[in-house]
Amino acid sequence: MIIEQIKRSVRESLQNSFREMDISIDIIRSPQEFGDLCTTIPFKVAKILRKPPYEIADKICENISSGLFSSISVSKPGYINFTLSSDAWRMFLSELEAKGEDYYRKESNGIRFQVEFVSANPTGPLHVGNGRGGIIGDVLANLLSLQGFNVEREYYVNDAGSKMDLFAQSILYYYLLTFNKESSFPEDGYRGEYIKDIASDIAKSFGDKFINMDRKVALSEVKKIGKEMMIDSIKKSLEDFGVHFDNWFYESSLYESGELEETLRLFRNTPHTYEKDGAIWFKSTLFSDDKDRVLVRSTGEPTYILSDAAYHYNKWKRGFRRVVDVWGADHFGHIVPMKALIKGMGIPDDFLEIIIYQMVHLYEDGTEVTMSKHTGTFFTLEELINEVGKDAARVFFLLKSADTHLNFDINLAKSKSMDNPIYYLKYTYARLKGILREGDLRNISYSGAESLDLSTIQTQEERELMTSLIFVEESLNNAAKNYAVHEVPFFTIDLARKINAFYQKYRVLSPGKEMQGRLALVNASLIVLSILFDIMGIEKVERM
RNA sequence: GCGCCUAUAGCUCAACUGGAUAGAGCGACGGACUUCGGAUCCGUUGGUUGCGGGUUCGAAUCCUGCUAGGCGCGCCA
Repeated sequence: MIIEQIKRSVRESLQNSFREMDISIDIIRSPQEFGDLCTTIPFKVAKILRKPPYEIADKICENISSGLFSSISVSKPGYINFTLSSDAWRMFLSELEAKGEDYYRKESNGIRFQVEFVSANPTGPLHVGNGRGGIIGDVLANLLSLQGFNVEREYYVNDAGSKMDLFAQSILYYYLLTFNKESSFPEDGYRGEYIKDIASDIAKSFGDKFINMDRKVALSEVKKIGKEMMIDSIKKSLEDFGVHFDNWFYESSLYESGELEETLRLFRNTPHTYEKDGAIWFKSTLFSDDKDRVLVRSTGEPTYILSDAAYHYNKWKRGFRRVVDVWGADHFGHIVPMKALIKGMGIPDDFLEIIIYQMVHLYEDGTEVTMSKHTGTFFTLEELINEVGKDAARVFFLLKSADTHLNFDINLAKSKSMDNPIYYLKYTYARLKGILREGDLRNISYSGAESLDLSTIQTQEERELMTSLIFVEESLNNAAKNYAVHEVPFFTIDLARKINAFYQKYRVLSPGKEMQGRLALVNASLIVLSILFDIMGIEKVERM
């Protein structure tokens, strides 16, 4: 790929000028008057050598010999500016045309990489907050996959803890109520409408069979049925949202397989556990936690700390060497304990990375609505998708960086007048397709980059478009490196803007020497847009 | 009290992780097609980057002291 080649060329000349300098090369876009691209490498070298950046830039430039650039210059404090040559353009276009949709896909690095996300308890339907986690994980997995990782997406189903018991008790309460039997409602139980729906569904399908049953047995049955229904609903929402998982991992399977005990033994064999007040503790303070954590309660019940340890140990055993967990900010407090567990098990530090996304706040009629499964007040992901459509919903979440708080206005979402650039993107793609359709009617076709006269591409709009297309490679690198999925729609919109500026000003299908060059730009834009749409998981339309 | 996130144009958000004159959309105002899709394009307007210090060639970004909001700090997950 072209940016990769540019970096290699800069690196070579850097090391020719300054032996032993091994720093990663940055390539950024230049302001218009300074060419197409530039690097700030001289500043980095200047810091190390304590010499003026301008001198260093000059020295590096002396050693750059590359057909990729038609001109190289040094400006002000020490930038090196590059103007791309027509050879560079041709290389880019040829490779893009040859590889098509696979252009940005790097060779496999053999590393198994797991992205775990959403992982909401199956005690209720997904809400809009889960949608945020869903989009972050989904797009991140797409980005990492292009970077050459062998990526798997996983949903961890927390179906073993006390929340599930509470869930079952809540359902049973409403179930009994449908038969006019009063029972005590569990403390902090779930009161959402969906609980009542499940209860009445069970009453319809199973009749009164749970009324006289032993309460323990009834609860376990009801839990199983309710869980299935909830997971079905979650799966459907995710499917409607275009989010796909390779694997659904059940917490309960850790109990059944004996891995929970295995993990406990693992800890007991280290000096990092002790017993106190009848409970088994993990000395996580040894690993920079501020308090120790309970692995097994005094009742003998394991805590989620132990099952999370077992779960991550399982990931390690399955052969993943890099794992990203995507969590909502309400789980922030669990990061330090989780990392302590990893260290405590002797797994390398860089195994686990945790991405936190900030809370989604719901507003309706100008006031904040608290989202809670316990009180049953929330706006579901399903509702959002139904109101605004899958693609608009995806882009809506995608546009905010994970660490900003997201204010979600229900009225705005329902009005469908959401300020959403999804239509701009789709329109851009469709109108380019329109050119090709029209070209077919007029028997005009693009002849390919090899035989192209690139000297006809001269105007500012065309040049900027070409550079934008070329720079997408580096934008994808940065987004993947930073785990910053929100960058994708931003630079895609930026690209679309360049396309539209070009489209508006020049006729592509007007016979003349410029025509093939412009067709090359249209063709390349379509390929790149298509790839970016796929990464974001939004549909391409030929007509709107 | 401690930890993390946030504070940038009237509003919603960016800023390639320390890079060039802080940018987009929406809003407001003014322009552009007899043509391949006007769901478009071009221009104007709009800023003490929450406040005060510091670090250096260079700070929205880093260090420090504040202010305001959010989240977390269980033998809950």
